[in-house]
Amino acid sequence: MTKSNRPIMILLDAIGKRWALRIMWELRDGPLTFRALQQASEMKSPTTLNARLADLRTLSIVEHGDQGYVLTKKGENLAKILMELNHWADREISPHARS
Amino acid sequence: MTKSNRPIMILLDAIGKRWALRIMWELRDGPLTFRALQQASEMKSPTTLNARLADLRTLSIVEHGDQGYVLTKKGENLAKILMELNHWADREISPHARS
DNA sequence: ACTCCTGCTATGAATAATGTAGCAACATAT
DNA sequence: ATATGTTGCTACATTATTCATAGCAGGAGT
Repeated sequence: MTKSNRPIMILLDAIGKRWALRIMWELRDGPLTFRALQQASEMKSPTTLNARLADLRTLSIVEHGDQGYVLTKKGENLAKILMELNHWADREISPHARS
Repeated sequence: MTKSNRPIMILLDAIGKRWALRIMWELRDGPLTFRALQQASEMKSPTTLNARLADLRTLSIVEHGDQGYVLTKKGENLAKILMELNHWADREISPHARS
């Protein structure tokens, strides 16, 4: 293992997994149930969704309440940075470029 | 496939791959050669490094010059957002939490 | 010609993600 | 009480991605 303990590395590990940022993106406007989140994110596999949610819950970015899954206060702050990524993408990415 | 054409989705696809953000992080202070980047990021597999670099080059975030790999102007703007992620992580993540 | 350093490619093994099926707990409706 | 729907998942086999190691071809310097 020997993973870094530096906060940024822990964060990069978490959000450098497929769907992690997408989940936060879909939760930006409020809570969604597990299934609603699955549909909003176009993620068909509940296995992976559940794994990513576990990651995000461990970092206290997302929590589960009676409305379903929601961003925590910390998560909302992180989502603000996501919005900056959105602005950057709108400015700098043409819809034809793909990775 | 049927992938989204929205800029933010293209960006999330790209940076939601392992090592993508780490590579940008390591390039934040200037150019690095392929091998230097490999060591800085602790990535042992050149196959994956090369795949991620191809992604980042496609989006014009990174380019290859005679100093090695560097962030482009666009890439530097994106790196600024990375710095905010760093601040967020320093504030909100305790070094014990792991995903 | 010999030795570096560069940016890779090739390859098989390990790990992660995918899509489908389905279950148990709970709420509501009949 | 029983049927119906919704919830948050787990199980599983398939497919895709990543991994670590080996090694190669091109260019520069000596």
